[in-house]
Amino acid sequence: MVKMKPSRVGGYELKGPLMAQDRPTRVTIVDVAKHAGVSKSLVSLVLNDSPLVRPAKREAVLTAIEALDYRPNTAARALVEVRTRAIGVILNDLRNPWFLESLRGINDVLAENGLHMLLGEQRLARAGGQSIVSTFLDRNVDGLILAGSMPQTADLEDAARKAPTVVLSSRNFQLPGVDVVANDDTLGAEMAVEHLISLGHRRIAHVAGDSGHVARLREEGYISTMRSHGLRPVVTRSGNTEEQGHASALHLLNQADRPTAVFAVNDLAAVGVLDAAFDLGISIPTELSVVGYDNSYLAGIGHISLTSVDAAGYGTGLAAAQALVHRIAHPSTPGTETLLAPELVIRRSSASPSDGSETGYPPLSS
Amino acid sequence: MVKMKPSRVGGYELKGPLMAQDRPTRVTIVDVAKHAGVSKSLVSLVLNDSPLVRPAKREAVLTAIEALDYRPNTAARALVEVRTRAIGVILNDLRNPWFLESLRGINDVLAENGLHMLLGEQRLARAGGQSIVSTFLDRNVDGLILAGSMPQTADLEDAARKAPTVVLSSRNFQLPGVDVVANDDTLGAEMAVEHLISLGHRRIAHVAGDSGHVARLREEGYISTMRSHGLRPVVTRSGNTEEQGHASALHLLNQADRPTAVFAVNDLAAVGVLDAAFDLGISIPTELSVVGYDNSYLAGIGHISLTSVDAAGYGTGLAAAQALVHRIAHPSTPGTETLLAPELVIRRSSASPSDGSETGYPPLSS
DNA sequence: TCACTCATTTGTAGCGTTCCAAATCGTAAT
DNA sequence: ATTACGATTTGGAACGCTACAAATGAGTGA
Repeated sequence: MVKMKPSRVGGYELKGPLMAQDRPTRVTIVDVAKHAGVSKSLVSLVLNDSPLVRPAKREAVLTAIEALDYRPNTAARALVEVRTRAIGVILNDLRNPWFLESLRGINDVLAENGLHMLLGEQRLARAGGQSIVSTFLDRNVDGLILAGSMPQTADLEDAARKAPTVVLSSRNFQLPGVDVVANDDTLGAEMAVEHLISLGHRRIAHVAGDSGHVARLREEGYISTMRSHGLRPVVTRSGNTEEQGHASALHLLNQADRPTAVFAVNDLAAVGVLDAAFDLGISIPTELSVVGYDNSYLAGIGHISLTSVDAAGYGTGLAAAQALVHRIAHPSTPGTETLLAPELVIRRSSASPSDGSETGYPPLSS
Repeated sequence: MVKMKPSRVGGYELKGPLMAQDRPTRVTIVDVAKHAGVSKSLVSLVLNDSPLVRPAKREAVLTAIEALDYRPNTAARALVEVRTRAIGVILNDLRNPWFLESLRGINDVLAENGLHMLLGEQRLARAGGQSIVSTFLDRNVDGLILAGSMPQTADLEDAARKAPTVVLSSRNFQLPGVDVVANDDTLGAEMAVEHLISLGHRRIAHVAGDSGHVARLREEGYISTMRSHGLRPVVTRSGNTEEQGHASALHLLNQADRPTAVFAVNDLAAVGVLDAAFDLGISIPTELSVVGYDNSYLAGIGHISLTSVDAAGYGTGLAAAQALVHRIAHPSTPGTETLLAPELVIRRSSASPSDGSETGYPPLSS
């Protein structure tokens, strides 16, 4: 951990790893004004697209800007205006790449609105003194996007009060004036189960995750859908990894009255189920159908070809960023909750029980 | 595309989607000074850890800071100091998640040095007018990290001249005073081939990528290693996707004198090779060994268990960020090139030819 | 031609910090 | 006590830009 404070004052030694470099002196608004033969106020007006300036003058100023290759200084602007055109995006944990698609969505919307993205990680920040949120607030970010589940700490509550905030893919964060955008996990689970039921399955088991709000919602969706069809839910709780899915599935598939289909909490666990089926010589999808969740690129691999629920990551990112842009413009609107509908992507791992031919594909393994 | 210019001047209508919100007036350094009964200069000295201030006064100021919950205004600092403590990280394409590990490395180092990360995407920026690099320069970022291969445009050259710059995982970008940090693809390929040769393989083919510097380096590493062992290189050029790897492999494995091992340009292509082997009833690894590159999480899936070269993504990110921090402190050092050694991760997809038992694992498929 | 308007332009006052020269404070030596 | 001389403090000038009131310019009707 290195000192963060600025390192030079008066004439004493440098302390941090950073040191101002001597960039060439900047072209300022005054230089442009001089070059164009007008006042700096006029230049400012032109910069801000004011309709007040006469076309001739505007032209002169633009020419000068061009000639001098002038770029307005963001820091100076930020100082006098309230906003910085920077949005803080805080991810819960960079090690878990679920956020990738959402990040793309966020990035696209922010770029379109001339906003820059400051990226930070929640996990890290907690270790080193200052929380990342508060350093973002010090920077006067125009807004915050909190992505992924994170504990609702005082820091975050404070931040959400001070800056427009949107929460992405985490529904355990409840504060007034904060928008929540997420994938509808309950609906996704329902879609998966309905798909299996419509194929003719009746004994459908769920390999559940062990913790987290998301896992719980998917499980609830599974259970309620099963019940609404008069079917008995069978849940094996394991975890979100392949190994855990594998273990759960081994247990499940060794039972006398084994299920003809399995809905897994995510793709990784679903692949664990596929492995277990392979180990036991159970063929996919003729003897067992498997559906995952997330539609990760794993699911698309030909070798695996897993039917999976797409969590609409990109769309969620888009919606979250749009909600934030709207909230920045209208700060005092009440918080909303937006649930995006997931989409079922059907591949070769699911088919009617005891007949894999219906999908038009050959069975995946024998 | 929405107007990016500030939207209010004089009294006319708002135009952009953004509007200043009325935050409560900030606590400034003057408030602190007043509260502590000193001048604002003294407060500034305390903020900057000056050894000049007497302990008693320092204490008083710190108390006032605490009492008022004062946070220095970053914009004002940035205006008067040269630096902003923000680093621009530009990724070539967010859709291709190769950068994830590196991003973590970068983030860890930046956070440790009190620097913030501005994230941008090269691809997008080119579409909408202003290039992302130039908007980062307008923000006076203290440095730039260019991640992934991108065309060496005038924009980038200009940026690299104005701000300390480090290039990550792309070696086709050559400029004086720019550091390059990358994985040693040639060495990685060599390690893969050496591994196969040491297992006893002699007919080793390469499923190559179709474009990009990285693919070429891996191919070169493959060829030179084969030659140095007096073996004949066999290269099928396809692409970086699973489908393309699959097609290449089908062609390769249908030949009379088919290879006993394949080194693929990346994991995705390697999985395509596995699929092709499966299609042709060739068992892995007894009849064919396969080695990929990247050690993506795909490779670790039990179902796949692919021997793969780990590209040291996290380490590359760390090194790049460290190089940047160093370059910021010492702007005029000549550019360096750092190649990180990749690591071979051996799994079940590789074994001695015609004998899979040597790995201690049962054959993967029959 | 002379007010009188409305349309443009401009000067000046900040925004919150840092930085530096100048002022003030303490204290040891005379 | 005085003086001298470091040790501390402090006032005020930037930094580059926007905001606003005031100043100027250009028409227009009388």
